Amino acid sequence: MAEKKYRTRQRDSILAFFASHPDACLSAKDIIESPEIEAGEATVFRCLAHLTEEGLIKKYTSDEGALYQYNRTGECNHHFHLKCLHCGTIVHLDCDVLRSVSEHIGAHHRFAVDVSRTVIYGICENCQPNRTNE
Amino acid sequence: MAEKKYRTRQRDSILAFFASHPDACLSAKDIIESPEIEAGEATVFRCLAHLTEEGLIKKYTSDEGALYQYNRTGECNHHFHLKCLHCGTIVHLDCDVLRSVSEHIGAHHRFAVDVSRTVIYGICENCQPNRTNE
DNA sequence: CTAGTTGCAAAGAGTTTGCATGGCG
DNA sequence: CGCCATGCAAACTCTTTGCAACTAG
Repeated sequence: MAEKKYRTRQRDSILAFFASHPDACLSAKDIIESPEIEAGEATVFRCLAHLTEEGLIKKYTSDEGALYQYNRTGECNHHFHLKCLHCGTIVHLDCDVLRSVSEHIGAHHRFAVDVSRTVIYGICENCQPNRTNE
Repeated sequence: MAEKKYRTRQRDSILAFFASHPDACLSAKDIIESPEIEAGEATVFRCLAHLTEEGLIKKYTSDEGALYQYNRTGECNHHFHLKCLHCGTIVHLDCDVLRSVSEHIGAHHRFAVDVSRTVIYGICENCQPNRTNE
């Protein structure tokens, strides 16, 4: 797992791109089509896999394909994320009640929750009143 | 949305297949390759989309593609599901503490949780002691 | 110099769509 | 009979892989 890693222009620019959009969920396509990044698509996929493995970014799986998000100093590993099924926004839920949930599940249901991999789906505040549809 | 729907042999057999595996998470491939079901792959995808739309089955999104699960009398719409990242088992979490979680998120964070679409990831009881690896 | 990385193009998986035929109601 | 469903194959999207050239350390 801890293989030697080289520092290349492509890798740096992809990481920088994530760093400049810390809250965004980016698809591989977003990266590939971004004008700031010059890298072949195979390289992008390979870099995303590496960065995910190293924990610098996180990978989510959605209907349209994988999404990647910057993992700033690991802080997002400690709270849940909500994703709006309507507009796609990610809400960071830094809340004690929710934090106790993983403890409860661990203690009472013997299941070690991986908060960083979990996304809770629903409809966000903005989309609730005028819930037109998809 | 509520278009007229015909009852066909293919549709019935797919639904019957789900009914006979109420807890299984099935991929489109599982259905297509199942010897009990005679239907072209396009038909399977179309039926799965219809059934999901009608609420008879639920759709999850995983790394390898979409997974579908039988939605018996809607009872699974009221509790969370845990999925083991190691062995893939789905655990149904019918628990009051967890039920209050969605209420909490709705009341305090103004986010209408869709329990039926949410899967909490982690490591299940069986995979925790001998957590070899992926 | 060595080993990891890149880029292109081809290959693959999963899913969708076009169109003529078939079947439910 | 009208309309939805089916089947087949082609099309598409997202992702992976092979391989030769390249580059960081």
